Amino acid sequence: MPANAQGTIPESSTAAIRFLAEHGYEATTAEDLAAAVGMSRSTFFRRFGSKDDVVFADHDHALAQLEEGLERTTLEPTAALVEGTTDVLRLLIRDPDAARLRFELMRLTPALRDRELVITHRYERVYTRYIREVQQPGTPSWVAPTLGASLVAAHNSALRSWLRGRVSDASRALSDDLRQLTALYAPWLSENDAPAERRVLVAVYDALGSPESVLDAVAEQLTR
Amino acid sequence: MPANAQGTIPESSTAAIRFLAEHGYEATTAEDLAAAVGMSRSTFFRRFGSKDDVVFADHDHALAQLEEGLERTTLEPTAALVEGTTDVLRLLIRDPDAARLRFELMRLTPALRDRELVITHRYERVYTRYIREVQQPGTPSWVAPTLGASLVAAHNSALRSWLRGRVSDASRALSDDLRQLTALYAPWLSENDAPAERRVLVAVYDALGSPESVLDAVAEQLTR
DNA sequence: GTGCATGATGGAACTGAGTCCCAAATCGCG
DNA sequence: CGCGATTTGGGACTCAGTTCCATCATGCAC
Repeated sequence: MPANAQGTIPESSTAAIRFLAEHGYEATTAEDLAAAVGMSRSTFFRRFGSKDDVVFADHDHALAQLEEGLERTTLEPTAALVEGTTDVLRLLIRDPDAARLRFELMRLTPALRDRELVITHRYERVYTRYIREVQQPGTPSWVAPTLGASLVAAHNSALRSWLRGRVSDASRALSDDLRQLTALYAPWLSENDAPAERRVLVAVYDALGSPESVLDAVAEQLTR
Repeated sequence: MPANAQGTIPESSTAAIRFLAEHGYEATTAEDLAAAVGMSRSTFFRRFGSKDDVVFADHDHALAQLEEGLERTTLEPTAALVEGTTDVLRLLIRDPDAARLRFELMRLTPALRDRELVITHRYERVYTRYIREVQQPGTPSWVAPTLGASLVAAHNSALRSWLRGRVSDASRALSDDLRQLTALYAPWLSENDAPAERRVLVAVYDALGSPESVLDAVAEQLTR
């Protein structure tokens, strides 16, 4: 919801990605790349640390935002996780052209795909830690790591769908998915499993009714 | 259940791990390591590909076993996943001393921890592909990747618990966890969840969602 | 303005991983 | 034993990443 973030990803980073996508990652030496973004080999390493890190520069922003968001949030745990994750996605595709370019670069470069796994694992750690903090007492120990991993996986899945053009509103699709996913874990994340704080809708209809008629009935129940 | 596997992990691999654990990963050059396992630098790279891959040599076995197990199994999908995953764990800790040694080495070596993420991601891919094959028609697209990631996470979590001495029977503990985890996904994995002549729709949503978002979700389910 | 401290830059030299290529050794087989 | 095929060892090479030092720009006191 904050969604502002003046987001000036050190624009040398996107320039670097563009150069790599055009000339090929393996074929580009660190010296070429440094020259392409207008600095010496020396300063390039000083600033970016390595040849691959330049590609994932804005993950640092997204990760920091997620961490802070989860720390400060006043939402219910499940809602906070949905919110935080879709915010990450929004940040990563805020500039669609840059996102597609990086995707194309990674599609062509196995070394970068591997590196991405390492980067995204940091999100998993953040999620898992947060879930451990907010989960109900007595929650089984497998819950936090599996949900943490699932959130990352759902995010990546939604991102790929969007990149392949299968959905137009990526963050909307993701938050739908995440709501379903986190619902699976609701018993361990929400204090009150009692019907008071959550509502359960059960609709039973025979196979002869049209989908429309069912929808009408459901709508009537929800909005009265 | 097969569980035999004469398991001669190229024993040069465990020798390499031992050497690395003793002398330190960074401090060991490829030449040292090659000499330690009794071959020239040249052949070392030919055989293992890289300095880190020697540490993860038996993951190849475990992965191949998992892939084959999932392909040939006659079990229900959930049972197959539980079984396959615990088999992987069993294989990896069959030699407890070697497992602990590798763990210690990785604890001390960030580069290897990163590398491990890449290796274990291959399991995730295998799981996800299998789940896509066996899932019920109409299963939402987020199910396979999240469950796949969860299986890996649960496995790793159980492995760590065992390494830290918190549980004695690791595979037993893991299969208990996995049964609970896969139970969450049962609706999409087992056929007999939907009565033939009538369909039952159950939507659970938290009080924070707007009526519209619920309606959307219901509509999506009905018209798929 | 001059002198001076500080921090960023460029450049050169170095280490070590991974690749390539060729020659020697080893193996399999008649 | 002989001979082709595969495997091994060794040396040369490329390039990422590190370290160290000289240079330069910046800012500040006087």
